[in-house]
Amino acid sequence: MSNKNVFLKKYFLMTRSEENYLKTIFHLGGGDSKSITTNAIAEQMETKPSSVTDMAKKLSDKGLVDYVRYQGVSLTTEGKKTALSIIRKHRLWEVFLVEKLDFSWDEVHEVAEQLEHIKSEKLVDKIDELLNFPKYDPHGDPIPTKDGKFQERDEKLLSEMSIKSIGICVGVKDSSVPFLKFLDKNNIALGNTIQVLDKEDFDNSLRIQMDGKEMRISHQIASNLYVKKND
Amino acid sequence: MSNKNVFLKKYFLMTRSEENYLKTIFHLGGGDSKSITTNAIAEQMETKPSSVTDMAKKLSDKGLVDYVRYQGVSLTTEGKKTALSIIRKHRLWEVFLVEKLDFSWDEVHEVAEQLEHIKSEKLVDKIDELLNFPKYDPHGDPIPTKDGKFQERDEKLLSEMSIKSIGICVGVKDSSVPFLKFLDKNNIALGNTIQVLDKEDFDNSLRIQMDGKEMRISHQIASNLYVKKND
DNA sequence: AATTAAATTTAGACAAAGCTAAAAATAGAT
DNA sequence: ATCTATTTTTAGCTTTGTCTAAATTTAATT
Ligand SMILES: [Mn+2]
Ligand SMILES: [Mn+2]
Ligand SMILES: [Mn+2]
Ligand SMILES: [Mn+2]
Repeated sequence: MSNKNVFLKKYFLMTRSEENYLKTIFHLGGGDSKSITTNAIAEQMETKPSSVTDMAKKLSDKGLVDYVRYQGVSLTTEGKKTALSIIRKHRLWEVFLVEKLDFSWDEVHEVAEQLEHIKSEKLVDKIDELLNFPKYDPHGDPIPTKDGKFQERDEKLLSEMSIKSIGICVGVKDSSVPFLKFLDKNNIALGNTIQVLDKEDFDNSLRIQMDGKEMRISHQIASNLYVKKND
Repeated sequence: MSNKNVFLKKYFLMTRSEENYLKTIFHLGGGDSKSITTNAIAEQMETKPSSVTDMAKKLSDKGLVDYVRYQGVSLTTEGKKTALSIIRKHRLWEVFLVEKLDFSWDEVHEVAEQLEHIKSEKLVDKIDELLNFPKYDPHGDPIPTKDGKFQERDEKLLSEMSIKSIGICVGVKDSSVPFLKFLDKNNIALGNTIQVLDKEDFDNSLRIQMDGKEMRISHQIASNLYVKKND
């Protein structure tokens, strides 16, 4: 096989399933050369550990993961690069759906799961350009650049903010449909200014002021909202 | 299996391969209850007749084609509806790529082949709306409506136009990359006004006037350009 | 009507991606 | 250090979609 075909193999002949495994391994922390267990991957992907083992071998053969029997997998440099390019596509498509097609933030993930597998570098780049090179997706997750770098941000969980401190709501940790719908219903949106007024010791709930209005928020909610502290 | 799941099966559980077969059968004329042969489908899809036979059985079981052994297949009403919805998506995505992302008309087909399989009714409808409900794709092919109707148009091949008659170039019959690039190079584009000045008996070439400029065009070219006659 | 060429189907195999059940390895608890 | 409980892998089977080679049917020609 020629050198060019090795290139083609890696970049164009990745199956949808292989791409999904790489993405999951990355999300479970396998990008930092941490070993991710078969079971953890299986649980996350709602599949069986035996299936994960098979795929681990396949990805290892392709040089995308380091796999040690009974120990787990971690991404190689190539694997991490591939995972990041899929995550980049996923998040760009989510922005596109919200910004250009008026999808709500709880509708985009499912469609992006499909769109992230479309193979066309030009398409991604043009979508990126059309959206004016966004840095974050609709859930506040950073969009990797073409060369796989993240925009870092000084954010912390609302539940970890000190009393009286003020910040801007910049992301959600849990981006499940029910949580997102709950936030909509309570007018909690990214970009809103939040001040912690008071903490209730009993149940760790917070009294906050958001865009002028005062409200009470459970610990459950507060520990799933990212806030950027004002300078 | 519940009634609802039967619905789901037909509309959401179509595989990419099944969709491609339906589309091909439609393009070969199987939408007009004409029987399409195994060989014709195999040739068009660059696959083997035996593979087509297998798929014919599967699609027949699903009620999407009528299949008679040794005779060929034709689309059922359901099959035609499904084929048209995929063709609709394909052509809408092509318009999107050209209109919104500055793709050229020879770059869009390959990407649309992938995008046409994305499953989200809302996505198609929103793209349609974003594009202002286009009637034709970048190659002049009509875009089926949501309920599977085509916009008819009184068009004929340039090669069949009578001398002196005037029309507007509205479509290409051959939409291969080389032909489209040739047209670009010679400034022949959809929307241009064309008058047939003269026909050469020897090789059936035409002398035409296009947007003011005079040029000579081979029969090969003229028989792959659709023209709408002025009223 | 019989023969032959071409088209089509069948049979059997393979790769990808999944599953279940059984075997093997690891890690935790005595 | 040994024994379990848990995790992980292996072996073997399934489905989808493809292929090749062999068998069968149809269609064309004498
Ligand atoms: Mn998502
Ligand atoms: Mn997201
Ligand atoms: Mn096309
Ligand atoms: Mn087209």
